[in-house]
Amino acid sequence: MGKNLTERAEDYSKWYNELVVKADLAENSGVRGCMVIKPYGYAIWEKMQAALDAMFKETGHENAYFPLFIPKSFLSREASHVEGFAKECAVVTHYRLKNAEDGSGLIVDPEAKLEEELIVRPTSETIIWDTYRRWIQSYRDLPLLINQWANVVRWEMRTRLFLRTTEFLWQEGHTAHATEDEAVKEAELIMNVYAEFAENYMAMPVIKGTKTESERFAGAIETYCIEALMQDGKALQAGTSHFLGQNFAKAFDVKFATKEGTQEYVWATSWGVSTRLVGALIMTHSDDNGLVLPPKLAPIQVVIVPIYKGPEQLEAIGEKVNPLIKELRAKGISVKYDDRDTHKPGFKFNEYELKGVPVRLAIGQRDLDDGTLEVARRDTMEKETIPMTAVVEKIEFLLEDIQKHIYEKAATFRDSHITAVDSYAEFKEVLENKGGFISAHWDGTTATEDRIKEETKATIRCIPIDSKNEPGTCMLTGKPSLRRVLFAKAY
RNA sequence: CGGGGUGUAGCGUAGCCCGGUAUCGCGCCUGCUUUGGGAGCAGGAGGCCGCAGGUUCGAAUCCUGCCACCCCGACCA
Repeated sequence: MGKNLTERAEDYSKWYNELVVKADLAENSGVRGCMVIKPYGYAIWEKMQAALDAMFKETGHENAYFPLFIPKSFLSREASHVEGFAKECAVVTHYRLKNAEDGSGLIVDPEAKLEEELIVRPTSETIIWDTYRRWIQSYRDLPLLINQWANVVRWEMRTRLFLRTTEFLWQEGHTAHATEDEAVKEAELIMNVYAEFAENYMAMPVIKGTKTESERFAGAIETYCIEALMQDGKALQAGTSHFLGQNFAKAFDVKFATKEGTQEYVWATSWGVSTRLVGALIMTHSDDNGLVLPPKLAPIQVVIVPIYKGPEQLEAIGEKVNPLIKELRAKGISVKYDDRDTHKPGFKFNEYELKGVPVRLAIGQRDLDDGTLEVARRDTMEKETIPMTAVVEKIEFLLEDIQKHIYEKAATFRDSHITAVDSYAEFKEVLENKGGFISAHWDGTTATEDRIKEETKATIRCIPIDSKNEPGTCMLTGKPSLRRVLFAKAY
């Protein structure tokens, strides 16, 4: 790319966009704030979906699908939900177009106005809970553990490729439980599933925690979250899981008969992660040479580049390489053999580095003569020549080692960017010059949180689950505090 | 939606102040030579200069309106 992009932290989004575009993952579609996800970017999302879906199923969840359109009245049922979502929504008001009489093209047919407007779902709690009313009668119907893979639309004023697009892909889980305790446990379970996915698959360390009142999901009693740190020192909310109490059950009148024969409202959770995770993946591991993908999510795990003069040499290489490809694929490793004659090896090397392919093999006449191969790993860019006979074992080792190594690298970076401060002056200084998470005492009030946000742009990312009680005083007001919370500037 | 900026070939750009139908690089096409880190040479194709009006003999350039994108806010997975 020719520029030392990571040094321009202040210009990070440009770096990000440059990487995204150059790595051929996505582009702006021309539809306000929407993106076209290109095949390679979508392949990463598919890998994520597969892994998450398996984890949901292991924990007893099933997939279902609910409508894209939500009658406007549904959204007004749950009061605090209205507050959060009544605004930035796409609204369908008509159902037909017609030719303009002056021949200027298609116009909306004013005769075809809908009696009740339809909202393009910004999230599906309302339509799902309207459905659950009919699905739940008895404690025998509980728990109801459902997930949906879908697209949603939020008409945000500001959009950013992958991180905040007008339309985005996600999964949203919606569960119903007989008891409060069980629902809370579900919300916590999912937070843990998300954290495990982030760390084991994305190689992205996260901090588990709960949100403060002002950062909580509209309609939730408690919002659990995983927070990640990007390389520019900004935090990114990577996933949320909400304990919704009985708010939606009451709003949509979802009651069940208990064993004792009484009628009670069910307890709810909802949770989701989105294509934002693809952005998180890029921003956690990429370097100036392009993407660095964790082997578990890389659409191509191993690429083989032949180096040859003439078709005879290529054929000889092919004979050597084909059994190897077969063997690797039998082990579930995705391999691409790039024998295109239209590009030179150096070009291919750069291309796959940009795409973040974890392991690259190069093989030429020299190797055929010596019975060797060149193996290169993307994360460290190290190359070595090894005997052909050792290559399968080497690849298996590398795929595991790269996964581990990029996680450790990200964890080291993250851990070195959690700074404990005890004064507001120090807080501002660290925020300005170092970035990252700042661990500080806070008096627990929204007023203080708001003032800090206004003055510094930093928000409370979460109250970490594993933080220990540590009495102290609020850095801003000096009022007592029971424990430290994590602040950061966030995307 | 407020503030700032930018729209010129697939991508990145010069030209704009001071009007005379467009510069350069990458990419693309053809041929030859090349192939162990983004190939070289030669030739070639590709543009309603974001859109719509206006001023003018003449507009990429000046004026008006609109649209899109980027950045900063508010909003947010």
